[in-house]
Amino acid sequence: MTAHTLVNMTKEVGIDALDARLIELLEAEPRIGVLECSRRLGVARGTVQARLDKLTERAVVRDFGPRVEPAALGYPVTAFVTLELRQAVGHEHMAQRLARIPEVLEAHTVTGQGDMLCRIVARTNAELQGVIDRVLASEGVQRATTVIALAEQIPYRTLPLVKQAADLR
Amino acid sequence: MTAHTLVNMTKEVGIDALDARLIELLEAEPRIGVLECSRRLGVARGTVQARLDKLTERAVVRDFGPRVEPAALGYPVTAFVTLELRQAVGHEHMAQRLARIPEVLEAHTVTGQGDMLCRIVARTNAELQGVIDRVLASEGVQRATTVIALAEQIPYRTLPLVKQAADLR
DNA sequence: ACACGGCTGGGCAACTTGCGCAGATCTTCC
DNA sequence: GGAAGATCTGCGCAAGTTGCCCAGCCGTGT
Repeated sequence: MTAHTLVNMTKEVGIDALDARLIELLEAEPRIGVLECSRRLGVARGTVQARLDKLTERAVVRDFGPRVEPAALGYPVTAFVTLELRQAVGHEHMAQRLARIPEVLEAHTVTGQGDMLCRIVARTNAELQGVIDRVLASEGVQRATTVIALAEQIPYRTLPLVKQAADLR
Repeated sequence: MTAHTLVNMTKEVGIDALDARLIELLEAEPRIGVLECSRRLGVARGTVQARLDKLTERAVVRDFGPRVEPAALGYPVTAFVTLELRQAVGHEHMAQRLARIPEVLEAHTVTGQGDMLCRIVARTNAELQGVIDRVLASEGVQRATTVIALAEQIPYRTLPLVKQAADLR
């Protein structure tokens, strides 16, 4: 009991129901301000402000940046490319190379027979080939396997996770 | 108005340099308002307002929702799971099942020997197994291949793409 | 020459933010 | 039992911002 409390105090992790409701509200209507939030949630303004500060301090909420839709920018093709690297080439080095290609939106090192998995977008299937060629042009890529996303069945989301995390405490 | 004008009005695509600078600025400091943007960009307030409205109308910027960091919520394990489905099961149906699992953050239908690719998070590797079991419990999954993300070499980003899109016009 | 769309710069009322502060709970600790 | 500490509430105030309107300027295309 005491140890548990100590843990909670030193490294408070997780969120409560109010945090979750706040995140949900902001997710639904991002443009509303702190005051409006407090009204909708039925708590004082200062409380909302404090919760928001803590959530961002603890990096649960990274930021409120604009979410850009690549498709609307003219890049409707999404593909996931698995890269197998030559042993000699470090992952960091490869990541730096990939970072120079704007169409590479994301890259992870992964377990399995592949070494890296990246998300790539392109304007057309033909241009996708071009982008992949640019990736392959990087020294150190031994093999690349590409799967094209045909439909986005579940768009990226975190709300269900947030709610679950709130329930768990 | 001619056909050309009409096309421009109905389906204006692409962005210009000012749009890109605006997105970049908001990406860097999301909390600043329209007025502050106009000062930093050296344009009139109304211009910023108009640009922002158009960008959101055209869905280039979907919203300004809070970006939740699963790791900070207690879910530091990320995995990509490829699902092979039995023919009889529709993708839509499978997506609905997956949508009920909070740890499934994203799902796409894809080309290749797999049928669906999803992004899954978990609190530990052990729990990841549990989540995957829940996925497999869904009727219709014939086989699942999992790769675990060891490191996020390039975190999800769109800025380079935005800049490229602006240069292209 | 003219209409049109986009940008500017100004003004105004209404609202929101950031901040501080006192009081009310509630939990934890001694 | 009671004190310390954290959290939430409700209030007020000055300063800043928003939403909205308008008149004028300028380049493009008709």
